[in-house]
Amino acid sequence: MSERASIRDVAVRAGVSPTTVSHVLNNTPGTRTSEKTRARVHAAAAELGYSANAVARALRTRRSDSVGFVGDEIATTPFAGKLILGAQEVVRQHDGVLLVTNTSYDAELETREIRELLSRDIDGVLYAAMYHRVVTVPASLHAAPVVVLNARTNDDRSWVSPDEYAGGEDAAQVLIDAGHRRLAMIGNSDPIPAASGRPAGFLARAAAAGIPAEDVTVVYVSPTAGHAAEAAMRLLDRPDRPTGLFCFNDLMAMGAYNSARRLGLRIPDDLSVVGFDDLAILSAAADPALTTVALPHLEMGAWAAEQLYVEIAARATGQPSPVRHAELRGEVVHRASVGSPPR
Amino acid sequence: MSERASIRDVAVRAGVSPTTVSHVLNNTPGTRTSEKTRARVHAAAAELGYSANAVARALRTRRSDSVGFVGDEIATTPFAGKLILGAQEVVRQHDGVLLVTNTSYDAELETREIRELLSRDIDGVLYAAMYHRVVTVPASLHAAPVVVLNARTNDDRSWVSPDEYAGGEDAAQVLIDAGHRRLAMIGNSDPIPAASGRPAGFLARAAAAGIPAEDVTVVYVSPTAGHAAEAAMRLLDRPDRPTGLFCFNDLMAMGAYNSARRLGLRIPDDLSVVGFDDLAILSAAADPALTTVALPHLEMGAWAAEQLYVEIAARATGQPSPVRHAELRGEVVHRASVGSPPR
DNA sequence: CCGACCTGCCAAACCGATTTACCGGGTCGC
DNA sequence: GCGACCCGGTAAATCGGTTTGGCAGGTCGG
Repeated sequence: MSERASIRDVAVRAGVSPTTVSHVLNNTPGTRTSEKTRARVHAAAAELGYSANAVARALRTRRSDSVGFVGDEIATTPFAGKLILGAQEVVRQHDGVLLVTNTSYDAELETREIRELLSRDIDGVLYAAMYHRVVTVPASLHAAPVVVLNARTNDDRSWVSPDEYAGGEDAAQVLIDAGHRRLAMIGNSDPIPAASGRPAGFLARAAAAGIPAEDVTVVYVSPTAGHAAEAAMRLLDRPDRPTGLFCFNDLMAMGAYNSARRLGLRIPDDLSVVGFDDLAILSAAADPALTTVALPHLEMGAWAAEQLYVEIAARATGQPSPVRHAELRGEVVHRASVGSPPR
Repeated sequence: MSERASIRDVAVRAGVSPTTVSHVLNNTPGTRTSEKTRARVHAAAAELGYSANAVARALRTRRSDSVGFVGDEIATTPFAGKLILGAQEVVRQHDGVLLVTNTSYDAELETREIRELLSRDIDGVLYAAMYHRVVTVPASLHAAPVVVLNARTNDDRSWVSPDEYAGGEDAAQVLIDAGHRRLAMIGNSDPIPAASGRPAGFLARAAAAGIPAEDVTVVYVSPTAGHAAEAAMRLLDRPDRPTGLFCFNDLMAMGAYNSARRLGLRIPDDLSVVGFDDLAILSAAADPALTTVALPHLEMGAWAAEQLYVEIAARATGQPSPVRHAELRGEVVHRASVGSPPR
């Protein structure tokens, strides 16, 4: 085989015009073709291994079946991969392809890359953040369908983010279910949605379970293992210490692990720990393996792609884009860091 | 602004033909245009914010300035992100774009996705593995320029992989430099290049430093934290234990950490540990932070993309593809797990 | 028997760029 | 003064599909 077969080759072989081949292969609504001819076209296409040239099609239809994935950071955590994977599954069902781009938080680079994407007639853009925050969609994207992924925005755009509040609730519930009545959380002092949502849910659920407010402590520190370790040290180094500890994320949980170790506290016998994020390589390697609230990256990626296709379809029929928002709940991954409180 | 400006719009505004606009904007060799006209064209293009429609260009030139990134797995480690990022930097310089695809080790899916990419007239493909192994390039890619990334192949294709042997050497050197004379390595029993290369380099460097063979032990286990922990337990639970331990990867190093802890051995005072991979979230969160040999993902991604463009250029001028191979050395990341041997 | 309408199919225009082939006018060499 | 050649530019073909607008020929109703 030498060159890819074109629609003309198929037409010749089936003894029909390219028009008819196009109609048959695309099932173009509003066109009629006899069963006999349809069969001949399909046979010819199969024999030649024909598949339409996506570039030519895109030029005519102004639809490229490709969507851009514009992320701020792609190389530091597996998060990007999960968002991409979740989105890709949906895009794939639409015979589409994902154009991935990384901006490294560089606005100028972002503008250039978006221009590059736009010049390729992409159908829409997934605008993704690697950690849940508030973003503004760049002006250069104003005309394109855009869904904001793993973030929220004040622009009039659809977005999907993790349900931080529910995550906090779930973390509390895990500890409560195990029997803990003295709880603490090491929170994050940064001004981001997760930093307020998680403790809010945590506190609410503890209160709902009848745990008195003075028995649940929340402290806020800068989100590093070191700061978490310090905070844990202060929290744990006293007789009336909490027996159930929720950490803002897995990394900080590792800090808490270290402090517990220094204090001679065994996990989960003396102290139960719940993390957040489910950084699998971290939490599975921890000793003991860390019970944690997973971030729903796959699901968010898929949701965003689905929504994007809805908006693309709406635009194709001239309707206004239906803007929607979703907060997706992550699952609790039970491992080995939660047990009954010491008696 | 409503619609994107086309080359015709620019032509009208500059008072010339589309042909001339094309010549000027692309600096087409072998064409002549007066300075005056060139200036007018450039001005018109700038005023209209013109940038060529990449789809139309691709159709005519059969060159899409896009390259496919076909990976087997994208969501479990940050490796994929680093490979993509490294490649992207180079692709970007060529005004290109990366079409990312994930095959999940599914051959049928892979075939479908490659077909999808090919129908988009991609210029070439980066065929990437997430861990260094031997791959065979799928037959459907036979006609396209392909560079194998983070893997090697017996096909007549270019590839780039980590230099495992050098990594083993470097790990040994770190321990030797710190003064260690009794060394051990916990290796990987899987039949993959890294599993033989790293210990080979490690042993060679130890021998070169004059350490007698009986003072350096290598054991091979299945590459999990648990198996590594068991192996470390056996290795370390004796008076003539090694003082410098090299682990096949960071995860296994965490297993060794756990065993050392159980045995009451402090790191790095009683035992020095060197890992491999530089899984940053893991090694930085470890206590103490892990000294490790990094895998050169960024560099490999960039190398592969560079090489791919060389092959694309060669093909464009009708020359045969220059097949090349590279093994790239990773850097040692010094953190806190290596110290002097106990006296 | 006539016109309306349906069926099955196709020719040609079109999408927006690049590339080929050519053209008028000036210059140069002899 | 004439042919060759260069300069600056353009018209039209082209890439491979989809879409528009129609065209034969048959059927049906009145």
